[in-house]
Amino acid sequence: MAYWLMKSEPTAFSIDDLERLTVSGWDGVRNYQARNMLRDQMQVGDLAFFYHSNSKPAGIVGVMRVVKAGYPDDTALDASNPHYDPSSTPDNPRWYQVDVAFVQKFPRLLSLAMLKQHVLLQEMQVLRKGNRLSITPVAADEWLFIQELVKTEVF
DNA sequence: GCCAACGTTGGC
DNA sequence: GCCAACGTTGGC
Repeated sequence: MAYWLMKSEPTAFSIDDLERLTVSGWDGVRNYQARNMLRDQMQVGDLAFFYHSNSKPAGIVGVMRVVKAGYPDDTALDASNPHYDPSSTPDNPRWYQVDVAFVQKFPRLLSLAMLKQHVLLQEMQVLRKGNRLSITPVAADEWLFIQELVKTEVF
């Protein structure tokens, strides 16, 4: 089982939206590195932090679980969808998605600035300068450390 | 709103 | 295959 961090702009899709829906497709990803993780690596049972990007402040807001492994993202085939990509076809889908289920919303957001203060999280991909990847792997020790932070509520 | 960082496109 | 130009992301 693996751990991930997945970004979404809360104005587009937030942790509250996921809580309300219980389960949702994680579609609209249009980056090849992220696509490869969706298609090849993410498995049912994997856990992921839900990260609110482009928000004030940006940070981790909860946890979700992968409930369906990678399959073609049909929003790429829909000309009326903002994520439409004419170069993707049913026979040769270019983009992939997974389905995720709501697990937990944290009592408070763990801000990017707060996370950066912890030595143990220095190597986290999402904290690196210039990082733009919307899906990144999270190491087991990073995952556990952040879960402890949530429990202590000293953030 | 600014802009640094990064990914993609396309001419050559 | 190179790389300049362009578009997007996302923190601040």
